[in-house]
Amino acid sequence: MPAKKRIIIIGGPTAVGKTSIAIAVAKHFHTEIISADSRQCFKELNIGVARPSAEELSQVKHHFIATHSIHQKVTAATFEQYALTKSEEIFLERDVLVITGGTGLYIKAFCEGMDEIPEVPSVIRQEISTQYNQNGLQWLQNEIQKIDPAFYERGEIKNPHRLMRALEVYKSTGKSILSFRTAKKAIRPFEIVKVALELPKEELHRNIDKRVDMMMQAGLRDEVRSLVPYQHLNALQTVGYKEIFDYLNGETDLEQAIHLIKRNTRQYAKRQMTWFKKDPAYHWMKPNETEVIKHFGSLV
RNA sequence: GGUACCGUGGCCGAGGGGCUAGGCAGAGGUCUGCAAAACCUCCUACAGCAGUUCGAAUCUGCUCGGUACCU
Repeated sequence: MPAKKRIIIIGGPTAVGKTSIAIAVAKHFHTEIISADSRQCFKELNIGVARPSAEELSQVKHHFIATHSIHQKVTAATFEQYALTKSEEIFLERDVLVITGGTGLYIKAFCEGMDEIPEVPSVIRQEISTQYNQNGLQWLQNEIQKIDPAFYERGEIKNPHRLMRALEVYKSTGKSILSFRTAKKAIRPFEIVKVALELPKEELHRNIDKRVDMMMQAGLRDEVRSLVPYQHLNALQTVGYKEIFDYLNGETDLEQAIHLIKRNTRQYAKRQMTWFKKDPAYHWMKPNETEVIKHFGSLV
């Protein structure tokens, strides 16, 4: 009987040191890495999303890094499919696989699956977003209240994204989005072990500041400049890009932009912590290679 | 030295005798299809001292601090 297949998940906030730990762990188990990062998957984004260096990428095979374009639609479901397919492939030859990244929702989609909701035609999506831009939140709320009162009752009715999703699902299927939510966790044909990396807040903040300065030295400004024509794409609503766009558009000076990148990255890291803390399956550790390897090794 | 104006929470900023503006930052949180996004909750201040008043951050005086102009 073949050994039980195992997925090692390494989560944690940005700048905590996931990349190097994941590489060390993957090397130790002679396996590969799937990145669970909603921004590093774009080939056009490099410096600003702290993509692993060419040197790092050469040490261990990585997946979902620079595999997509900012012009494509990439969602949690995209990642789920991608990672499921990849892991099957990798498990043909390996017993262990490392997934690391800071996008909690993507990791959750992979581990627990997402309910099947039919694809929404882009015409419907566009129509809704146009209407929302013209008529505002009030309009969205009214529509939902009319069409899907059950969702209205329990939903976050001040969050336009949630409302638009509920509305587009209703308009394209004629059914409430709630009727698709089974809340059933997918059964995966492998074991999942989760570790989350953490550092004292002051230290994490120092890492963030240092890393932003390094990004600037590495030429972030030029990277962002080349993306100016696409600044409205969703993929570019990203810390490190938004702020430099503002600078390039003459709305702030460079010093201020850098300051804001640091601040917004701290806020982002905080939200990531909130997400990971919620899942009790995570075992929290310091980003120390030998400790983390020992932890996973002891689970065999 | 004189005259005038100003002093509101970590920062910005509105108000102006009784009704806790608001924003940012910060803290905590939400989350099944844009998630590095979006959204929610919390954070009761009016420079100091005296006075007027039933009641002062709001009015008066003094003190301190700042700004502008005059000498």
